[in-house]
Amino acid sequence: MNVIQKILEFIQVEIKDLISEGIVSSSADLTKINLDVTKDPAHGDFSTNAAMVLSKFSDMKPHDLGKIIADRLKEKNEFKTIEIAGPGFINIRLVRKFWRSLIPIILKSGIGYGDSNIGKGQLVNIEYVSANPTGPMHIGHARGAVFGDALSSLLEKVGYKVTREYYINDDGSQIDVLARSTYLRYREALGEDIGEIPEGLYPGDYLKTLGEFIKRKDGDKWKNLSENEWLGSFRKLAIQEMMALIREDLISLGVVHNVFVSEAELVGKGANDEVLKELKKDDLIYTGILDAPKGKSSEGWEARSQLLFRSSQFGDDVDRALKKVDGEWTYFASDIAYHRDKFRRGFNKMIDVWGADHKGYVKRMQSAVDAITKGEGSLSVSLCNLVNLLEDGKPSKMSKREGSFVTLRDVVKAVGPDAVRFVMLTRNNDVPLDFDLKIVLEQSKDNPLFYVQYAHARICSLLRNVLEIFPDIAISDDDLSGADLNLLTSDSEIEMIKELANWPEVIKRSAKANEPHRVAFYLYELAASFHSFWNKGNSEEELRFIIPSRVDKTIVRLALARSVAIVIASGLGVMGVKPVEEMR
RNA sequence: GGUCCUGUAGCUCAGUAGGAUAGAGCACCAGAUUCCUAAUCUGGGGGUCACAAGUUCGAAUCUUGUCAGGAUCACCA
Repeated sequence: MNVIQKILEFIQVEIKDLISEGIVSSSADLTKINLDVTKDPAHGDFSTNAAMVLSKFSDMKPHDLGKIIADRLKEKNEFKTIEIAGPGFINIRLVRKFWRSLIPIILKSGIGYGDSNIGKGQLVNIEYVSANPTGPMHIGHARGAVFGDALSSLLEKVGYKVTREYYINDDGSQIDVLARSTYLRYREALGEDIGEIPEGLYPGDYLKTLGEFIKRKDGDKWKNLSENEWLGSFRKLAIQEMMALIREDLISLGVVHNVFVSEAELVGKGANDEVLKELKKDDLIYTGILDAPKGKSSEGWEARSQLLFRSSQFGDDVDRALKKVDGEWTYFASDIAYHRDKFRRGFNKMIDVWGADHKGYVKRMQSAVDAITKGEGSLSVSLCNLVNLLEDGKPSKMSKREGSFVTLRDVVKAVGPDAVRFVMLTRNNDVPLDFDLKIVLEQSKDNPLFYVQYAHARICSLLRNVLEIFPDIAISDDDLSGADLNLLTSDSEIEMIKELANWPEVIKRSAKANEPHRVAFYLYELAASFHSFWNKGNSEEELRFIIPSRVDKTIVRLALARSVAIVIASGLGVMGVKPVEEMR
């Protein structure tokens, strides 16, 4: 149940009446009417701006119009008080019974509480990570991985049918570089002194292992052959091995994709040629020369005749090249073919998760999707910004081109997958993120993961401890949902429930904005409220969860506590973090 | 030069389908432990929401301009 939806419906019914009675003009813009959860308890539980919005479409002042709406809403017995305040807000306070009734609903829904169906089962393809198969993942890749995974869960929760996809860029020239780097390590394994790894090749130690592996497998079979004799085999083998590394890294984070698509395979199947043909038919392709980019970076620019796609017809700044001067496909060409492939697999809704350095690429890709789907497909791109890995405030550099970079594996080993996942979601994906290895391991409220987990663990400990005082009570969620809710009378209890009532709305808004980090902030606040409530028991024994003299009160408090735990678990589930039962 | 992002408390940041007195954590100050994990909690000070106009009942939020910081910009991926 979504409380906000329900009340909004009540209001909408009244508004329709006002319109049909001619009090409000039928041209009224109803989309501007909202129902907000109030920040100030003096304003009730919810407030709506309906009267202020509608007064423009009627002869009445906001206050008078508000009074009419309020009077009619008063008929409903869900409402305790309805007041007009300020410039014309209608402040609504619900009867406590209404709030209390949420508890059994949460207990019965379990972590499915908050789910909705705004996606209506629509297929969504979310492509994320897509790290080039040239080495193990580093911490920056992890952000995309965690973000994409959480976004997927989020959209699933609101009723989309999500496919989690990984695009393997295994066709470009960087794979040649990888193969050459591997060949060098192979020769090293054979005992040759290779000296410094030349500029432009991958220096990472992980290729040593591969070189040695090839030596064990093939001996010196490749040693005296020319590059074009070994290149193909080394490419294939290297990609295979690098993807194995990456998959291991993903598994260590708990990130699982449903589909892996190989660029090389798509190109091999002629997907690029097909796209070309299709675009040609629509007259969206021509051979031409692009202008030099304006500004500073035009040094060294030379005019080039290339095969171009008319992306500027679809909102891009300039047309974009599909083939390089040497006749090879550009990455863009393959990417168009890939997105066409997604569309043909039934995905009208596509989301790509990229590094923020690819920002300049968004428009052209969206133009291409527009063109190849004739406007039926939509692509939205979420960009993940840099991760600054810190160690007690000191930056630790990571770069894929350098020999020693901080691998995801090292970080996961140091702090665990849950910490990585949670921290990655504590910032909007669009802005840089500091990831401090020290803070992440701290057992204090500096560490938001700890703080949230601690709340969950406290609730679990309640359920363990209560049996020592009341050995005979039944405390499954099902049992607790039968608790006597009338015993929830304090303001702080009702406030707690209101926060839980907000969860479905948080989920919905996060999903609409493609912003899973909002879940993390909500959980932090929910945990804060819980800790605060918990500590009230220090000064007022009446407010403890376990009250030895009152089994009935104890049970209803446990029901409340469990509801909080369920929502925490539900939120952590979106983030892919396992809720803990105790802090050890 | 184009495109885009960012600018909110001393620090790190929340807060966009416009809402009432702009929030949280850290740091600082003052408190709470016969008690379910004090690993926590309570209270306090701290603001020109970069600046300026505009839109309107109402702007941190929308529009335009300015300033500052950053990213990116033909064939790489």
